[in-house]
Amino acid sequence: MDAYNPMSIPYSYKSVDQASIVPEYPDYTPVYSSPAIEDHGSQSNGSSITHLQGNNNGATGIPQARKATKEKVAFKTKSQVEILDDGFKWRKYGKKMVKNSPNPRNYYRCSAEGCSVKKRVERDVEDARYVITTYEGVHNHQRPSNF
DNA sequence: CGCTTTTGACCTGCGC
DNA sequence: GCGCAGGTCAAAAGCG
Repeated sequence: MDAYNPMSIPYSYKSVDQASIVPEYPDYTPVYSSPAIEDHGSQSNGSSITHLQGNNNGATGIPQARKATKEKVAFKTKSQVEILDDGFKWRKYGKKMVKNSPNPRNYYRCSAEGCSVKKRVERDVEDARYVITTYEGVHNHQRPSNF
């Protein structure tokens, strides 16, 4: 996963529609946090951010924020490869097939010790050319690769 | 040699 | 109480 640099990716990496959002930074702008989905009724197709599992556990309505200790951010990147390298070293620790999507969901974890940051990568159900990356937690160490 | 990846099974939560 | 879905860990194999 070091055969290429994010800058060398022929696809639109972080410079997607939400070029202002940078997932590899701890101070990024959380668009999707906890069950409390922040949805702007003003715009629906304007943002490329997609609400993951829009109706997975639906019913019962979203329960009250359950200890929003972790920062959860979802990004929709226009890329054909879900192995986007953001500068950190990720170790895949699981794959799962979600019912809402015909595509599997990959679970990555920061290989850095002490860094419990988790990354969830899933392909868009409607647009296979888009990849939804969800970052959970914040890195507490310097990234091995310069950016 | 070290580390990462891969598939399956297991566990937990809650939904009905 | 059981089932479903999602999430995580584990052991083994492959590759650099």
